[in-house]
Amino acid sequence: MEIPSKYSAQAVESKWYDYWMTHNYFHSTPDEREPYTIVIPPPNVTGVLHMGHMLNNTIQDVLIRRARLLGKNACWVPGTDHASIATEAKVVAKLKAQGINKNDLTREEFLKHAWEWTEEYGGVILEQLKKLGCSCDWDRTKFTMDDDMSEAVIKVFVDLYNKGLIYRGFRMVNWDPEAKTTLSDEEVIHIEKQGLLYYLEYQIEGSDEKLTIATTRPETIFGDTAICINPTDERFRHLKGKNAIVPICGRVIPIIEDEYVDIEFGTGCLKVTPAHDENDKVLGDKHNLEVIDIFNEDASLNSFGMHYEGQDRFVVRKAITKELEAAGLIAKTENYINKVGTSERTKAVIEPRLSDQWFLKMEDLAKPALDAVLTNGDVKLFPKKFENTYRHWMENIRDWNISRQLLWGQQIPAYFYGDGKEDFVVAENRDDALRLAKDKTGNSSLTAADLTQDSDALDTWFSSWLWPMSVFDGIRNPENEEIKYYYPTNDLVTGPDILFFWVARMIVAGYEYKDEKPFENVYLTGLVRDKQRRKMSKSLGNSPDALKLIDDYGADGVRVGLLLSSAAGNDLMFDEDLCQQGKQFANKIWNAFRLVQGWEVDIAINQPNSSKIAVEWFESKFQKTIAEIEDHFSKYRLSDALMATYKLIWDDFASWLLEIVKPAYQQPIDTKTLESINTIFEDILKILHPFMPFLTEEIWHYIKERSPEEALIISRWPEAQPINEVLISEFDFASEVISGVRNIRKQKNIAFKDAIGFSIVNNENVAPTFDGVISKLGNLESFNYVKEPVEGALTYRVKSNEYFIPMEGSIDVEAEVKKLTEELSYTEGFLKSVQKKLSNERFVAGAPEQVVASEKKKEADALAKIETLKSSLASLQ
RNA sequence: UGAGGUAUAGCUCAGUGGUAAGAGCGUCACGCUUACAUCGUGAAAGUCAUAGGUUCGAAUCCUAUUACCUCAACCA
Repeated sequence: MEIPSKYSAQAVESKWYDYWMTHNYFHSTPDEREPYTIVIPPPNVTGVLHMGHMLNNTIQDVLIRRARLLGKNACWVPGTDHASIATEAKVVAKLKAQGINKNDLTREEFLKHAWEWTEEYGGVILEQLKKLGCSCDWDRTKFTMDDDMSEAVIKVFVDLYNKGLIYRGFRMVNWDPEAKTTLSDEEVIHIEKQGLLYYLEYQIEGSDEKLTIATTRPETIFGDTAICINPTDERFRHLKGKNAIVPICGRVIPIIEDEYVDIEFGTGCLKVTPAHDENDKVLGDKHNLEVIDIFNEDASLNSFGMHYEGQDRFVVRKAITKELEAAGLIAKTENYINKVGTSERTKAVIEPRLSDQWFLKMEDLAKPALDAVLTNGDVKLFPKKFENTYRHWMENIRDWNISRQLLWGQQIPAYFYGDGKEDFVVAENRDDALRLAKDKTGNSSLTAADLTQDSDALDTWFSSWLWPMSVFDGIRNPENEEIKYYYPTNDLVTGPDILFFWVARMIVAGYEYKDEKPFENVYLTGLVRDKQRRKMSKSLGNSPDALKLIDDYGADGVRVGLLLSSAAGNDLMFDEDLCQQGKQFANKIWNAFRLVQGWEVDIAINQPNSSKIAVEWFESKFQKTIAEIEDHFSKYRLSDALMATYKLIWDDFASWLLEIVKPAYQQPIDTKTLESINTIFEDILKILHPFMPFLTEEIWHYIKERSPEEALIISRWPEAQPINEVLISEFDFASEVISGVRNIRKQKNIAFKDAIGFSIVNNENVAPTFDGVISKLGNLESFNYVKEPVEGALTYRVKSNEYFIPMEGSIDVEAEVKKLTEELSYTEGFLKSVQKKLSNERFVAGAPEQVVASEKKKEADALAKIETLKSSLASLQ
């Protein structure tokens, strides 16, 4: 069979993905096996794959594939999120490009466009996940706006409303004037901006006195309804009970007192604008102030803005500054840096705004979710450090504003039958609503046409918080077989940036609706950054094209590259070179396979002892390593698990084992060794499969013809066997001996093909187990045990054993003496420090026995080595 | 401002009070030895941020300082 010398990922990867799909290996149905379930963090339906997706989906796939190999019923549920504001913004932009204004469309028309868009672009990202090798159960693909998913959302809304947890409130919310919707606190990003602090002068009513007030927002003076001073502030005591006059509009407003005002800041007095500032709203409520909203919904000024009506807030800020300046009402301006809230999606500066919104009471709901993570450990966060952040957020949780002034999303199931604030009912459908409305009003002549559904949609997260339940239809049919089997799920893999948006809320919903956690472990990946530690973002253009990476390095290579750089929970500095390393690793394994594949068997040959012992050694080493890998997985240290696998394959398998058993050029190999090597190779493919699924499946089928039932993806993880530790430590010693030979060859430029003589003074009484191996890898022509140092030879030592390689011609005695002297002085220094410890009575008395014993052993070893070195020196001189 | 985190080789990071501190990558030297130059062999490279303290013993625990990161609140 002709096998190409370079591994080519492209052809291989699509072939095996198709094969897996054809044979339905990803599909899961409940059975008697233990389930292992992951629900995907649903990406935005119209999104494209970026590095963050690549990372966390690679991790999920590793976990799922490993669970499958461990014999569990592995189920990975994929899907997408409707991402209300992001998607709506895209649709609006697209319509705008076609000359269509969203406001000219009816709800139905707009939604039609949105669905068209979703159908056109939706799912692109899922196709990209397939390229990465993700073994999701595609038959279960869900979308947060699927009919059944929406039904669950509405059912939950109605239920929470009936429990008195959802209420309608006139509240200060974060208003995005561009998207014309509210945002949750979490969707607001505070950005430091250079602004100005303006010192405005307010006339005191009935006096010539002027009061100077500092503000960053002079355009909001139209909404001023009071001036506030601190009651303890001597400077303003005389103003108590007086009124001030707002510049330009001339409105008379009271001067009030409140401890809230910071005497030190600005001028020590504050203008109060209850409609446009959260803190001012609090003050306003406390002092019964008038509330004047001066903005339209696009943050242009309304009629309260007088001659600025219709102009944008930032335009007005400049203009009004000029007007005030001209009137001599600005005392001064100062540079001032403050953090301005901006919309995560549209980047628009957020305007605090009072409006009627729907809220979910969080305090009581949060309790079980808080306990689950912090008290009883039902849900474990990896890494643990996020627990503190979680606690802080959950303990200070605020009511959740769940309404959005958007069309794309589940429409709030509240039906108004009148104009009053309380003239509504909440129901799952219009018929129920009508019944309720009739009951509530006592008006039996109401008709469906009299009901108007609230036009707002629900926050996207109000559907995704149900995700682990609703994908199994657990809300609508709480007793169905699937939810009972798959819930709670096992692992959730996501970024720490949505710990509160999503993770915490899923835990809340889980306890409220299933009285149980939604998942056992939460693995929080780091953010993907570039080499300069900058976040990857479109605007910086520092995010590599995910699909191009896969083209260049193969999905296996990219997976390895991502995982190698991702210690759990730390941000990862993504470096394309790591994908290169992944690709090289694939090539290495490929060539190891080519080597083994090319061996001819001769049944007449007996297995050489060196091969026999090397195979035994590797089997133990393999067992030891998979135990380590197991441990890494249990701590979600995937990069360590991968690195252990990497070293096992590259160093132990390829560099040691294969080199030891490799027959001479064009010579055949014995049957026994080849069989062992093939078995070992298969075991290696199994443990590597979760990381590099394509390459491993390819080689698996090259090794021998296999039926679909024998595919690697559904094979079984190697079983644990006893570990021979003695063999492992003997090998470690032997490898040092081999290194010594190589070193001397290197120093003296002796080519490997020239066999050399070799003698050993075995002070350590090392067993001869690996002598054959040393001979082979050192290309030794002889292997002599001697009692006395060999003259005319180069030497090196391992512990107190001394090795001699006879040289033709003269030995550089001076260099040998120098080398020995250096080694001697190092060892003596080491001995001294050990003896210092041992002569310390408090150490011997206080340290555990084991530690003292190990120090004594060190002392004995050092003494023996010094003995050897001294006798060598003596023989040279 | 508050809370949390981090500081170990050129880079990215392990290191669980007890080895004169480890890995991968990179660097340097030598080598195309017939699976692989996407390779092999070897080497160099650290004041464990700084200053104190606890301990027989500290990279590890404590305190302070400095620098950086994340999250929250931001003050007109």
